[in-house]
Amino acid sequence: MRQASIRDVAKLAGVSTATVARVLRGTTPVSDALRERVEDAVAKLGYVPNAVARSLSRGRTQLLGLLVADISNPFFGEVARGLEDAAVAGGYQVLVGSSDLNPERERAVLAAFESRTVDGVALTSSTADSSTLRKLTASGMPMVFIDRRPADVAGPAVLCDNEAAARRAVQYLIGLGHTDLAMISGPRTMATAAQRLAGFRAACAEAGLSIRPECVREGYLGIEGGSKAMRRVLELDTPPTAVFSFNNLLGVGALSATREMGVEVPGEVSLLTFDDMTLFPFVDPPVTAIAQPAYQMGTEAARLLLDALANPAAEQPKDIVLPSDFRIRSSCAAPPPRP
Amino acid sequence: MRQASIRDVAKLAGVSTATVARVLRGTTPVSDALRERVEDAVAKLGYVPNAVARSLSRGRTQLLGLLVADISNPFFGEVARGLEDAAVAGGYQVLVGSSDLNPERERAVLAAFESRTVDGVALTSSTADSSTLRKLTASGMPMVFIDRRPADVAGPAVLCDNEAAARRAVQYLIGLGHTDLAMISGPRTMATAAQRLAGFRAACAEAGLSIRPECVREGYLGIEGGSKAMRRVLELDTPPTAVFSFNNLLGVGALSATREMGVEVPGEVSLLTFDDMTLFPFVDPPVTAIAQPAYQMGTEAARLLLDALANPAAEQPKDIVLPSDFRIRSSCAAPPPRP
DNA sequence: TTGTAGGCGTTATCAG
DNA sequence: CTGATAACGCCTACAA
Repeated sequence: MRQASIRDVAKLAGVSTATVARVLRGTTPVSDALRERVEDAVAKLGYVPNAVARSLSRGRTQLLGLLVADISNPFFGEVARGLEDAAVAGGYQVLVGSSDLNPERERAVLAAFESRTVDGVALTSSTADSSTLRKLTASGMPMVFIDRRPADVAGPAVLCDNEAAARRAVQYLIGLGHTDLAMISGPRTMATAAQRLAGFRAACAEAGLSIRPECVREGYLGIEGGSKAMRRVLELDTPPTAVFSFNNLLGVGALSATREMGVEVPGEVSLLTFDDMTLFPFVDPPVTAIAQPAYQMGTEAARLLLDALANPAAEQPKDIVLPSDFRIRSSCAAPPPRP
Repeated sequence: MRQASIRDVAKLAGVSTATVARVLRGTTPVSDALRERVEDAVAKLGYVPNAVARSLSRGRTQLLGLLVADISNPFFGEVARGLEDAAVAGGYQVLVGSSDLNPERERAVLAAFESRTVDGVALTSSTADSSTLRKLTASGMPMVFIDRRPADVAGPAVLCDNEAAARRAVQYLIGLGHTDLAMISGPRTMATAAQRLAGFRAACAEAGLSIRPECVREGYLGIEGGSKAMRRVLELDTPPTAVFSFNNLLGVGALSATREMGVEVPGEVSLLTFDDMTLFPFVDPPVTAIAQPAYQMGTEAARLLLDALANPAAEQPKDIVLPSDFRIRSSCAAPPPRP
């Protein structure tokens, strides 16, 4: 049997479809008698309003699109959860899409969002060329960036204090006595990579430390990339005594490289990474990390989107910069004495 | 300016909307002349078909709903990624909803899926009473269960060989010399908990080992729950020498309890858990775990759903049981000599 | 307070 | 091959 429609309910209750709609939405007043009849009919038929029809009619889908690099990365998982919680609280659902930072796949996801007329889009770590994005915003679709923002595209962003956090963390390393540091960075084109690298450089510079060019590696994102980059750094004739990693996956890769090479942490190298992970406290040694408030980044992004939707006239809100949390554990120590 | 509609394209190209639809879908042949005019018009207007209208008209949304306990749990993240990849490959998108195993929230998610008329639903670790689910399936919505299935509800499931895997793992523990084992299990109502517990019991029984009642704890799901349960077990007058944990979160909790209590692993207790995590190899000590093929569980679930959608007449497919992978690391060893 | 009816953007059926 | 046109299910002026 076909799903009951609003017409079936109206017929059974002996009222017009408009009345049914009214009692369902509770917008306009309806007499108690009719209300009751409608409610009975709804119950009897097990009527469920069709959100697709409603969306078409209202021009609103109550859907938020979330584009992430990879929903199986715990960082994005937390962001997604934050976004979802806030979205659901506001009567929205979320459509997720993973891109693997593959521009083609990313375009496909964005195209799907547009075609489905989601009401807003949250973009995380996008690689999209700004033209694609500008076309989307131009169509009036609210958009918010999480984690980083592409150059010259409008829309607020929810960011972490990348540079400052990196700088502080590296200062800590320097305070421990390190004078020869390395960074496993991300692709130069990523704003976050640039910012964290800038923080790294700034901390070194203000301490009068110079950085060997071969000690700044642009790793391909992913555990494998981190591992390779770390290997290369550790195989230098005189390897650095401390390594700062751009993100969680690269950090895990770096860690695994030390294991495979039998290099002791923090005995021979200190290791510090952006992004915390649930198990970092239990790793051998517990990993010192800069924790981003991922969940909160998600909720803030949703809030920005919902605000924009509730108040389309409002001018563009400012970016939101959230503080990170520096969690000192045991993977960093004083450098080993040089022979 | 409003988004261009199919009518705008038709007008500009001087054809009927039907023709536009035909060249867009490439279903029915269209003369080259018209095709070209339509394509030009589409390009000129930047026309993007409205998927909502299409869904309403066709009665198909090309949407799959995925209900998980928590999208920020890496296990579910992997499942989601697998489902997404397979879904996208088949022209579908995925709508996610987290329930925290809260029945009310779960009903809300399912209701939203129904209202949005997703084409199929994948359920992971659901707590839904079967009546809710049966109503859904009764409406003809394809449904597949991941990880476990509720009692008496139709629909295929993608499962792991829970009982056998648990049994084998516990046999390993017993082979190490343990005779006094404990299990931190999940809620008795979860089928997976029952199955893994059954495997645990079976392995003990066949080795002639008895299990102390106080050594089987039903932990509340979550790290905190695992930690509490582990504490209680370790505070026994004569604590067990090996503990088997129901899942990743409980395992992490158990591990953290040993840390806090200063209990050595595997020196004083051996620890073994269902579900692997990226960092388990790096934990101190590396955690021995039963790895479920989470990503594959997602792709298989999508395949089941897409098959059902492509072939509605087909009879109900059989469950898919995927093998788990037992990864022996260092958190298990021979029991300490009893004084 | 209630009903009528047109419209949302596509698809599909049915003539030509 | 092409064009009208009636759905799809709901919302919302507008009228009563």
